[in-house]
Amino acid sequence: MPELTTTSEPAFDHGLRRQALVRAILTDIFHGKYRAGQRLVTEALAQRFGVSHTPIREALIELGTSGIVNLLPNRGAVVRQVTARDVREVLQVRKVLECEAVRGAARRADPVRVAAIADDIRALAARPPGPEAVAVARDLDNTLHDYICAACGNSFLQSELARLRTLYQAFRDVTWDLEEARSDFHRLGVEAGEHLAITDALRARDPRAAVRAMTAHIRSGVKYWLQVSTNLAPS
Amino acid sequence: MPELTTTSEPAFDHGLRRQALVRAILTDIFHGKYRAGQRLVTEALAQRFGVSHTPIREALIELGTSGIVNLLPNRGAVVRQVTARDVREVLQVRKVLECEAVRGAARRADPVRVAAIADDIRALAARPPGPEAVAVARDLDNTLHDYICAACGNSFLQSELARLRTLYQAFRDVTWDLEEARSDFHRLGVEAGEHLAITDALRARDPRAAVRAMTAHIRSGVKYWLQVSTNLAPS
DNA sequence: ACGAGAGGGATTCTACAGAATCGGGTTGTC
DNA sequence: GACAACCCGATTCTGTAGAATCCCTCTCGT
Repeated sequence: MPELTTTSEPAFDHGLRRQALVRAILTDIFHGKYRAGQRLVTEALAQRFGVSHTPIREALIELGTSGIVNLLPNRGAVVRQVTARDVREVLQVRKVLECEAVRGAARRADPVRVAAIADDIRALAARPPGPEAVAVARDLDNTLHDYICAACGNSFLQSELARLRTLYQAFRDVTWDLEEARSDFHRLGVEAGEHLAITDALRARDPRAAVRAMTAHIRSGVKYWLQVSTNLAPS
Repeated sequence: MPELTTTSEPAFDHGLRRQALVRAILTDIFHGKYRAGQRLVTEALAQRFGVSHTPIREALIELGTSGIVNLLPNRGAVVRQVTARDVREVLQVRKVLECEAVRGAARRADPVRVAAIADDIRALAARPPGPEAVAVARDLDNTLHDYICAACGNSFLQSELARLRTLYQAFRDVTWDLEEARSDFHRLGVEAGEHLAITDALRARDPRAAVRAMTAHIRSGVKYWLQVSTNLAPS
């Protein structure tokens, strides 16, 4: 009898087994079940999930291509070490890509849509802080960045940012959960301000202001996340 | 008896078979052997390369995760439409990443190593043009970009650029092969000049000049590649 | 220290079974 | 007769299972 995962057991439908395994392994990694540097042995995973070694191997290849695990030839997969340095590095890459995206989006953005998002952000800021506000903020953050992504006019850039997002969103959710636990909601207001700076620039169709605002937003995020996440290995 | 690939048959070493297959299939796609929208049938590929369907399937998953082919559940892999627009998009992303890398490298580069590369570039420029010169130039291009990659101080950025490189190198090799066929080696001199501008900036540890030189280099590459490759679907 | 060898595990191959898709043909109804 | 629904079979993907082979690492004996 295979051990249950922390999440609900994924539906192992035919043709979707690999995808389900990717998600299951990913959540396990971010929940700390598999630690950095740990080897992911195909046979053990196969037993754990009650499947054969083939789809496990394929899921690991997919995770390897996305950079979540390291695939060493003839030595299998090991969970990537996620250090504070890694977070800085990923966010440095994300910064240049998001800036490029927002630069393109500033020339293409639909003012009506942007205004609607901005209204939502202002509505959020007027809300009493609390766990629900965090959830809404999370959604709004996704919405705004998704919209920029979609409006950047470069579908390859869009897909690259989507890939990075699986990484940084998992990280963000973890830190925001910590945040929630300590009932400190100051960050929400800061975020809202930064987001509004971006929407203002988009509505004004000012690429340079948009890049400036996005740079500030991500810089601020780096600083905050690194400060909150004391559970990460240093440097 | 498996048919020979257009390139030299890759070394299908144990543990590197998937990688070799990824490159081989990629090259074939860029050579037009597999056209956009065409289905890639695992069994056929297995026969063609003289391997079993297992590593083929894994290679297709890797290509799917990188976005070269579309993986439809239960319906296998189909070659993505690669248009001139796609090339522009990939190179736009590559541009911002390479610029970020060279900005970092300008603060870290080893003058001795850079000078050695610059000498090689000058030596190449003094050579008579010909197929061997193209091969050397290809190696030198790799060497310089690899060095910048390695010296950028961000290992995640380094791995991202490495991933992009499989894409654009396959594309570059194809266009250079076409070039070779028509015995037009003008591009080599232009490249050498652009490369020297980059090495000069690195030796002077001038990040802004380095970014300028890299931008010019990639812009020039985009223009050239798009002009040479008339076999790609437009826009 | 150093090399042979053992063992663990990755990688690949082979063979096969279940499932999804697609095309074509059949049947039933209007 | 026209047309839609249905069924069926071919093709191919997807996953299972076991075995063979290879690579890496670690240990043990010299």
